[in-house]
Order: sequence, then C-alpha cells, then structure tokens
Amino acid sequence: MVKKLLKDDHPVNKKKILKAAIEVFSKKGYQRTTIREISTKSGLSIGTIYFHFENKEEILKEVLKNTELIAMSSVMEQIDSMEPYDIIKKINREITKNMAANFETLLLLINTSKDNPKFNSFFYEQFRSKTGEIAELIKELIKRGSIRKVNPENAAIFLIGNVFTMVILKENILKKNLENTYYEEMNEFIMDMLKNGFFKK
Amino acid sequence: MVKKLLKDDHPVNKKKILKAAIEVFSKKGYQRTTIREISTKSGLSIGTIYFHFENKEEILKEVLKNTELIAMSSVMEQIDSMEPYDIIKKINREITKNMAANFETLLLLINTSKDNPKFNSFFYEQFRSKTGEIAELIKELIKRGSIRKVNPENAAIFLIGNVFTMVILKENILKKNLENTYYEEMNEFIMDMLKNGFFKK
DNA sequence: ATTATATTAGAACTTATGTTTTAATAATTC
DNA sequence: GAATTATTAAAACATAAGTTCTAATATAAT
Repeated sequence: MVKKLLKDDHPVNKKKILKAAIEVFSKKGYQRTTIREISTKSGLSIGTIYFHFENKEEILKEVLKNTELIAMSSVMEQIDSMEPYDIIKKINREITKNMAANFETLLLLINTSKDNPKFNSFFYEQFRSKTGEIAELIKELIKRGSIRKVNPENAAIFLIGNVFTMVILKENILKKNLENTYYEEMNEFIMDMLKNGFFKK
Repeated sequence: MVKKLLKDDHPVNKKKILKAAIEVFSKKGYQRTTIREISTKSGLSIGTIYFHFENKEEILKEVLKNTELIAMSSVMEQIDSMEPYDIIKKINREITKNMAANFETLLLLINTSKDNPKFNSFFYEQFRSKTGEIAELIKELIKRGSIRKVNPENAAIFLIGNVFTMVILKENILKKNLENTYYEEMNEFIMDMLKNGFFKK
C-alpha cells in the first residue's frame, strides 16, 4: 500500500502527517494542537503518527525545517538595476508578504522559543541570517553612495522590525479592525519616514 | 484571621493570590501556569484560590486590569517646555522601559488574544488608547510646525511599533546575545532615522 | 509460498491540570 | 456564647492529551 520511499525523502504517509501538522500548528499554535487533530486531519491513526515521529516536538522540528519566516529571494537578483529607494521598498514588500503568510509560525516560535532553547536557536539563526543578508545589501548601497553611513546591522533590524510590528498588529491585535490596505499604507508611511524623516528641517 | 476587607478593595489573601499569579503568569505565560503553582507561590491552598476566583481565566482578567502595557505618563507633563526631538526621544525611552518591564504580559496577551476575544479586546483598547494619546501629541507638534505633516495615527503606530520590535527581539529572540546597551543604541538609531532619514539627499 | 520486516490502527495507559467537594476552622451576628 | 456565615485546606474528581502497546495488515526478501 505504501509507496517505496525515495532516498532523502519522506514516505507518503509521513508527508501527509507533516502537511496536516503544518495546517493545524499554523491555525492553533503548537501548544493547542493535539496529536488527535493531526491524526484526524491527516486521515491516519495515532499509531502511525508515533511510528513516523518520536513525539510531538519532533513533528514541529520537521515542520520548522521547511519554514522560511523571512524571505526576499526575488529581490536580491534585481538590485543592480534598481534605485536604492525602490530596493528598500521592494524588500519591505517582500518581507511583509512572507511574514504575513507565515504569521502563525512566527507567533508559534515567539511562544516556544521563550522556554525552548532549540526553537530559540532556530529563530535566532533565521533572524541573524536574514538581517545579515540585508545588512550586506545596505553596506553595498552605502558604498555606492546612495544611502547615509548608518550601521548596517541596526538598519537591517530596523527594516525587518517595522514589518514584524505591522504583521503582528494586523494579524493578531487589531485584526478585522484594520483595512486590507493597511500593509500598503503603512509601508508607504515607512518609506516616507526613511526618505524625508520625521522632523522639519 | 482575615482582616476586614475595605470596600472596593481585595481581601488580603485575594491580593496574595493576585501577586503570586502576576509573578507566575509573567514568568511562564498563562497556558503553562498551573493553579498549583499559584497556590504554592501564594502559600494558599487550591481551595482558597477557587473561593476567591471563579476560574483560572478570572485570575488573569484581574491581573490584566492592573497592567498598563504602554505607559508614558511622565512625558506628557513636560512637553510644553521641550524640543520636539527630545519629546519623541523621551517617549521612546519611556515606552521602552515600560514595555520591557511588562514584556511577559505582552507576550501573554499576544498569545491569548489570538483566540480569546476578551483578551483581544483588552489588548486592542490599550493599544488604541496609547496610540491615540501619542497621535494627539503629534498633531500638536505638527500644529506647532516642528514636525512634518504626517498621518498622526500612523506615526504613533510607527513609534510604538519600533519599541515593540526592540523589546520582543531583545527579551525573546536574541536574549543574551545582545548587549545591555541594545535599547540605548537602537533608540539612538531610530532617532537618527527620524531626524536624518535613510537615504542621501 | 513462507518467513521476516515494515507499517498501520486504535484501544489502553499515564500523567497533568482545572475544578469540585467536603470537612474543618475562623469571623461575625444576634 | 450559640448560631450563622465566611474562609481555608486538601483530597477527590473529571477530563484532556501525550504516549505506549498489541494485534492486524501490508510489503519485501529468500
């Protein structure tokens, strides 16, 4: 019944379990997700789940392996032909889109990483890797002379941070009270801040 | 044994329970906190806890009543005599200090508010109230002519949001990997962004 | 074909935790 | 000071959820 597994790949039912787990984790978070729910959602029994995974935490780990919280791959390829303002704007847009899509996992990690060193490390690595990428980009733009000589790491954190806040606010706190255009509007605002500052000259 | 309770006040042991609850909730979050821990911490029995509170959620509600996540009272009194740059800087500092102090409750609310409309409302109200206050202040500064004509609500969200991110990053994700001077350094960076922008003119 | 191995199902087990119950003790009222 | 009410303690209850166990079934090997 079960198809032969490819090397370095998951057996069919393991995939089913992971797919179901992603859905339920994303919707309810790690703590509130039960094995029974994953079982129902995947159409497989509890026994099968525990055959493929040692325990609940291992399922989450496997899910996280395939999750990229902060992504902006498509930006990096085009930066040579773009204006700095547009690069930053595009980065903002890309990160926003991706974070909003992975918002539930983001929350999940914020929660679990507090007490669980492993998940904290995962979070830390991903965050550092992305701020690192953006910092490199900013260094490059500073070299080109188009951006003020700011601390690139802080700038990267600042940029990602703005998006982070937007997403948490929109998806978690203010929810339906915000318009669908919120991300666009807020990103416009941020770009305006970056371009013109806050105070009058 | 129990002292006469003052009107509109809590009996002594109810206070003890609340005090213990704040400690444990703050340290472990709502979900992971057990009644038995609150019992041990307060030195009172489970029965006593359930005498004073209907259930666990009611304890949290009572705790939240006394929590101000975003506070900046001391700023508002002095704004007439201050420069706009210093006002914003001071607001940043105040909010940072307070958010960092209430960080655990902040996380707690982020988690619970996702599924619980009541806690979401609580969060929403506090957030709106504070962004409202800051927005009013910004309106005033725009009137005075010291700040560019930006959208005051967005500006308020932007300011609070920057702090929010800093606190989550420092306290939850990057933890000990960050220096103690992180808040100061990052606030300096933010102020520099607000003053001089990101791009070269 | 027979045997061995891998996989699956789902009932059963275990433990943790919110809540209820009941009896004892303290405080208050008359 | 007796009776009533308020408060406390802690054991008992109920339930939910992670995990284990065992028998059945499918797949692979010889």
